[in-house]
Order: sequence, then structure tokens, then C-alpha cells
Amino acid sequence: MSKSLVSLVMRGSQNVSEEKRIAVLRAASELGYRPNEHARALAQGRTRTVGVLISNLRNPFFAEVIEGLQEELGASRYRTLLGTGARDARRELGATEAMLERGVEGMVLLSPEIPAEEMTSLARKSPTVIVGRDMQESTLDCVVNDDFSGAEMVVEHLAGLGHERIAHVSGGSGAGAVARRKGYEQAMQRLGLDSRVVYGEYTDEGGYWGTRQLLGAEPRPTAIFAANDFAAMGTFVAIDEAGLSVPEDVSVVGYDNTYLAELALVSLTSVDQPRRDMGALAVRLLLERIESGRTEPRREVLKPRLIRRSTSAPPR
Amino acid sequence: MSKSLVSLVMRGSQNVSEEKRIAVLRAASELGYRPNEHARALAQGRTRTVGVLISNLRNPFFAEVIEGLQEELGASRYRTLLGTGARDARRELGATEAMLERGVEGMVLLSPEIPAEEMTSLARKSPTVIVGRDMQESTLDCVVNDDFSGAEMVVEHLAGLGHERIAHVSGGSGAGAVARRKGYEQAMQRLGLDSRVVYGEYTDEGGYWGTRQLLGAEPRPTAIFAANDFAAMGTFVAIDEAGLSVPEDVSVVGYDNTYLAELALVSLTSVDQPRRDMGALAVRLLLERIESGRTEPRREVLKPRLIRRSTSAPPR
DNA sequence: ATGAAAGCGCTAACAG
DNA sequence: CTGTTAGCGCTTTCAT
Repeated sequence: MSKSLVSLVMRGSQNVSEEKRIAVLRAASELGYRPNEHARALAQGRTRTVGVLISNLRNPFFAEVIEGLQEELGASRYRTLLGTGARDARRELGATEAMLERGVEGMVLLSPEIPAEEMTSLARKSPTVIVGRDMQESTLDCVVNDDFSGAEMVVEHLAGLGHERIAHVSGGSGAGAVARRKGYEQAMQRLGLDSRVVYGEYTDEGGYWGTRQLLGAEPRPTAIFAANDFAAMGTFVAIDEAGLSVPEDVSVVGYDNTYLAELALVSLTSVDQPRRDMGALAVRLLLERIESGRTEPRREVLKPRLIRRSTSAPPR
Repeated sequence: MSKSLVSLVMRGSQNVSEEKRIAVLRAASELGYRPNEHARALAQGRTRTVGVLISNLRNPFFAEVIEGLQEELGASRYRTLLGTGARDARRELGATEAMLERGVEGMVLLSPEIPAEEMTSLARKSPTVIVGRDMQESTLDCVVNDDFSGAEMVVEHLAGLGHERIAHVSGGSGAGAVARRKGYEQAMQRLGLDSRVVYGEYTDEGGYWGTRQLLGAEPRPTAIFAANDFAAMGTFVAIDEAGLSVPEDVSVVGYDNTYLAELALVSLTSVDQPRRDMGALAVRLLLERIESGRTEPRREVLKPRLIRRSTSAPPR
């Protein structure tokens, strides 16, 4: 019973007699034997592991993306190596470096803050795909949702309910915020309505202050498209403070369809990004590079969908 | 310029001439050299890595625990290996197995669902500490918050405001739910008040249905202690449906002080667990086992604190 | 201060 | 079908 025999058994080779196989497996479990990944990686020169960088663990957006990711990865018999960035570009880079030292064969970066140039040089070292941050003219693969058309859907939905004064609290410099604003503006224009945008942020404070501005001027909007669900939470507060109510006086729509939107207390109409699909697609792109050696960049834009809930209704 | 020289330089040994050191470093950066963790781990026979199992990525509770964890780990020059369980005991076990194969020197499990026996046998293979799940009479280390006294604090707070009919929507079989209920009951009894507990869950639905029961019977409570913040969200809905308002008619207090509680829209009085500290403490316990070889189990119980916000006020 | 050589636990030819 | 042998890239004695 030599090492190679054990090795064959552990990898489930066909060329082993049933007798030996059983003997090996029993011995292994009795001795509590566990194969050593490091030795294996070293000998094989590969790891079948891909690194996944979570820029910010607090963002509930990622959980589902990662589920989609891991499912697809598991199906291809790859393992995952998770890293975190604490939403700081330097730490993110440190995390990618650590992953590379651990021999990942490729990386998926979830909404990284890493500057574009550094990203390009990263991608030269190892196949890389970005999720949730648009890399327009890059050599990198990315998968994003179509913020532009998501915003259009919001406007169409509200206009369809009869709203004309539809305002937008933007997401400032957040990921996708510009596309959401542009989608809003273009849809408004197409429908012959006047745009009204105030600067905000992807936070409830941002939504709050933006909405205060909107409600402070006449004529006030009958509907507000908040840059994301968090901002929408702030919008509610400002509306309430103004003595108005949702959706009777003002309709509110968010973006991202986080579980905030799902809470019965909130029941926010919002735009859903296909998170699991985004994760799965990212893996497929990555494996194309790893296994088929594709090199020309691809940019996948997934269609979001509007989830109607209680915060949008026809104007009075 | 031999391999050993390079090795010395890479680890910053003193016994290298300045000349050679520079030469090596320059060559390394020119060639894009990156040390191979696997080879290193194999040669050294150790990894300076600890595994961290996140049972459920969706739970926002973990982000801060992990920050505390990683900070403390970094300070001791250890690295982190993250694994996820998707709140399923079998997957969690699979994840721990994968970590072990990757040679972690110990593990921190965050609110794992793994059955107690399996956990014990796990801990025999590798030093292990549990965070967020109480292992009363176990051979394992654990760090938890004091759910019992947290619940007492809630009751004292509400009683201090003048409430007498204080009800509790329990967390059913969730982690810490029993201790929270007992703390509530004991504090009520000590204050000479009648307990009223309905069975719930750690979800907004659980809070909703529990609260409906409470409000359906006379005399209705003037304050409700929900098992956690999510349940409190459901409590709000039920109170609203009953035509009552918070905190005028009914005060509400949650537990965990998640960011839900912080949202201006919610502004929920809640009990805060010292999450970062819990993470840091877990690491210290683990390192004691790894480096000092401690074997007798320790159970650390951290005091939570009450965060007063807008949902608790004196009764009418 | 630097180089040579052995070996960590495994896999991958190759031989039997 | 099973055993032998030679590395994978690094660290670690031990010489020089």
C-alpha cells in the first residue's frame, strides 16, 4: 500500500481494486487522514480555486451574488477563496495580493473600489471579472445590471400611474448612480416631462436631505425615485416630517430590492438586480478565461426588473 | 544568488549584505516574483492562518464581528481564511473540512448550526471557538453576549418609563432566544409585574403574528419587547394595522441594534451586542489555545448595552 | 554572509 | 492494478 495507491484512491480513480480501495479508505478514516491541500497544490501546480473579493461585508447585496457564484463554481468543481476589503482600496489590493499568493487561478471582484489602472494591472497577473461596477472601456470582464434601463422602468411605472412631477434623488458618485440618473432623465424627456434631480447619496441621510430639498420647493413632486433602497428610507423620513404620507401624497421607488424593501413595514417598490444570475455569470466568464483562454474582454449587462409594492400609487 | 539567499531576504533577515538585499529585491520586482504560500506552508509545516466560518452571509450581525476578528488577527500576524455555510449544518461542516485541509491552525465559528456533538469532535481536530451561540457545558470556548441581562435591561428601561403591561414576543428556538425570554420573565417577576409571552421568531413575520396575538387580547400591553430587531419590524406593522401608534400607544424595543434600528425611519430602541469586541475576544481565546496550548474551556459573556431611541416612551 | 542539500506531502510519469 | 521515483517551491540545517 504505497503513497500513490492512496493518492489514486483519494481521487477516486477507476484503476484500483475494490479490496485495496476499501482498505485504504478504512485506514484513512481510522487515522483521521486528511489530504493536504498545500502539498497537492504544489505538486499539481494548480489549485482549482478562484478568489472572491467582497469589498464590503456590510452590504447585503453581496450575499446572494456569492450564493450564485458558489453554486456555479461548485458545479465546475472549483473552490472559493473569500477575501474582504472593508471598502478601502488599499485593503482590497492587499486582499487580492493574498489571494494570488494562495494561488487562485482567477478572481471575481464584487464592486471593488480599486482604481481602474491598478485593476488593469491586476488583471494582467490573473484572470479577473468585476461584478457590480461598470468598466466601460476596459480590458476586464464585467457583469452589471442595466442601471439605465432600470431607471427608465421606474419612470415609466410612475408615469403609467399618472404621475407627471417625478423627481430623482441621485446617488452621487456611487456605483451605477450616473447611469440611473441618465436613464431617469432620458425617460422623462421621452415622455415630455420635466426632470428634477437633486444630489444625494446611497444612504438614508442622502435620501433624507435630498428629499427635503425637493419638498421645500413648489410645485412639489408627486413621486420620488430614490437612488437606492437606503436612500428611499431617508425619503420616507423627510416626507413624514413634511406632514405628507406615502403613497397618498408622494409615491416612492427605490433601487436594488434589498430586504429592506421586502419588509412589510417598508414594502417599497424597487428595482431588482438579478443577483444570483450575476454571480453565476461572473463565474462562467471567469472559467472561459481560465479554461478556454479567452482574452478579449466581455461586458455583460443584465436586465433588472421592477418589483411593485405599496409605496407607489396614482397621485391624488 | 541562491534560493536560500532569496528566502532570507524575503523574510527580512538581518544577516544579508545590503548589496545583495537590494539586488534580490530588484530582481524580484522585475520578475514579478510572488512567494508561493503553498510551498511555504508545506516547508514550514504551519500556515499562521485561522479559519472563520460565517454561517450566514445575509446576517448583517457578522460584518462587525469579523472586523474585530481580523483586526486582532492582523495584530498577531495571522491571516484569515473565510468560509461560508449558507445556514445549513451540512454545508458548514463541509466548509470546516475545507478549512482544515487548507491547514488552518484553528477556527472561529460564527453562530454555527452544527450540532453540539459534531462540534465537539471538530474541536478535537483543531482549536475552535464559537461566537454567538452559547455552549453551556461544553469543552469548547465560546463568546456570547449576556442575553439574559440584556433582556433585563429592556424590562427595567420600560418599567422605568412607567410601563406595567410589558409583553414579550419571543424568538422561538433562535440563538439566545431562551435566555432573552428568561431574562424578561425574571425581571418582570422581580418588579412584581405579570409576564406575557407569545411565541415568535427572529423574523418580521414572527414579530407580526406574535404582536397580533398580543393586541387581540385585553388588556393590551403598553410596551412590547421583540426578540430581535427583525421581529420588531413586524411588531410595528401589527401595531399600525391595529390603528395604534409607536410609541404613543405602544412602546417597542428590539435586540441586536442592527442598522435597521439605526435608520432614522425606524429609530428603534434596541440592545447592542459589542460585536467588534466579541470578534477580538474570540481571536484572543483561540490564540491562547494555539500558542499557549490552553485546553480547559472558557466561556466569555460580554455585557450588552441598551441604546435608547424613539420607539420607547412613557405610556399615555 | 552565502551556498548546497535535504525534505515538507503530494502527484505524475513510468515500470513492473 | 500497484509500487518506484522524481520533482513542485519553499525553508532549514549545515558547510563553507
